[in-house]
Amino acid sequence: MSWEPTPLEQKRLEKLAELRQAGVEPYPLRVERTHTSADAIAAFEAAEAEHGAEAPEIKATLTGRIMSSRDMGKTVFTHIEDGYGRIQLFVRRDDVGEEAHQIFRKLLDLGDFVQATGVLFRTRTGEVSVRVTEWKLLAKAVSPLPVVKEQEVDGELVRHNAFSDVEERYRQRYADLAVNPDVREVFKIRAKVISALRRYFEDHDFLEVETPVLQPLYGGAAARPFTTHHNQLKQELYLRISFELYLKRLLVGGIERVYEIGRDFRNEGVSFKHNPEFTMLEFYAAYWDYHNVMDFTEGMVKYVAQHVWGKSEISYQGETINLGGTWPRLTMRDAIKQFAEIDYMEHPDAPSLANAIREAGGHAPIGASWGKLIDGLFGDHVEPNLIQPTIITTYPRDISPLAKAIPGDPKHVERFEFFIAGMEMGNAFTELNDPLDQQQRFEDLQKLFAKGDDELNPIDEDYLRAMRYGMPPNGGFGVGVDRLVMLMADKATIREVLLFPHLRERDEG
RNA sequence: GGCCCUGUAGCUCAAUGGCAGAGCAACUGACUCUUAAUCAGCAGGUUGAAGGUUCGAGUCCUUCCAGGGUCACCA
Repeated sequence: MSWEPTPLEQKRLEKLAELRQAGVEPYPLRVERTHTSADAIAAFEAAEAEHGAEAPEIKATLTGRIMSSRDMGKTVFTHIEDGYGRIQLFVRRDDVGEEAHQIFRKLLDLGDFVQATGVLFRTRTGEVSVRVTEWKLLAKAVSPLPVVKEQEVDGELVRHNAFSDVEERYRQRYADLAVNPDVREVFKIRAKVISALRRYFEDHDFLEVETPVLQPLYGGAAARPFTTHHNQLKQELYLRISFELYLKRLLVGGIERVYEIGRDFRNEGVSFKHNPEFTMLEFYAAYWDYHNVMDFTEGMVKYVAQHVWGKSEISYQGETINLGGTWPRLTMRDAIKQFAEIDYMEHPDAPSLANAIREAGGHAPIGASWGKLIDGLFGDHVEPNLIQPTIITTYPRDISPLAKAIPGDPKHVERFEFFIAGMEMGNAFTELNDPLDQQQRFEDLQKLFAKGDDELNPIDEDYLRAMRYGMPPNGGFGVGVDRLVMLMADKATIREVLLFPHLRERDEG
């Protein structure tokens, strides 16, 4: 689809031509910025504090995007915004000259990038501003950005005509970011979360690695993969659904503590907490069991909160969430007893458990395994109630093929997940390192899944071969980084913490 | 995939089946300390798309497209 200028864009194209005619280059190559808006204001206030009215003049050249303009005729007040805030330009005809003043008034628009030079001063209403003597256009905006006006009422910032259509905001994230500063804040928080995670792992002697995104076999999670094709090799490839099997190969290779932050891809439904591609963090540590992993994970989330907010109490969707202290730990069995009033150990096989669930008025999908039914019970009755951080331990074996069994308990494995704000945040276990047991689990799983179930992972023979060389006992963990960011940024949907969330292609024909 | 809601000017939103409107932005002008600047004037539309019912459809019906919610699905 080619671009058809709207009437507003047509008008700006005319201005563009007029600017060139007047000898103004609308897209120059060089910029002469001396101060950011924040630096300029700070410098002015510092000088004022030290010397009062006798303060020496500060001349500055600033750059930014025109966000508002109040044209008084011979004087124009304009706010420009740069990456550090806003500052007001005071453009007076007597200061810039007749011609430059007319061009500024008539040929510039909201959204244009400009450079302005002048002495800093305070206006009568007290705002630090630039008394502009020279200005230069840096980039003409041809399309009008949504206009957002702000007003301060009793100290509260009220925004008018905000650009708020969710779909348009995601499809044109650049415009969203340009006019909604709070959106930029979300992605600063995201960056802080990720840098805190990296520092935490580095401080604990973990090695960061990168493993293949394109894989000949997929595994490590129950999910449908995206498939692709290598032309020259004539080979089917999958986009990874987890990092697990590659990272644990590295333990065989003698790397004791390893982690990866990267993208996973799952060809499944899209929801407020699912995007087809999402950021995952997985780590594995030799000689740890899942108790060590629990302690470490708790520490990790607290560390992140400290780095982002400087405290362990955060606000999420109106709830106060306290990440401090030791998080409650309870078994899945006890949690389900408490919230669903079913003791699944009294129903030790799938048919009887399915009956018990249906009798209690619950939903039990046909053909679900015992473990899947338990997981379903948990998801329906327990998970939404886990607002404060909670660790749930001791998972059914048949939904945990990579976790080590609990001695003397054939039904359960050493696995935990932790929950905050009713969301699963992470999944961990004492990793299975017995190659023969692992092979058996894979084979059991093949039988358990219905034929043709596309969540069934192919058996990764190379992974079994690696394990046969000897894998140290280890504990491992995976956390959905986007969900952690949702929590830290107080956002209710994953799309608000992804710069370019997946959207259906729009038919524009 | 099922059900519910939404789609109107660049943005935010109105309009009992009866002339498609407002505010902001734009445009013309006034104003040399404004800050949602103010004031006067002027323009801006294939109402998501295609069909249908009707004398008449933004509004009712059908299909489709997109988004949101919810349920199902989701180790």
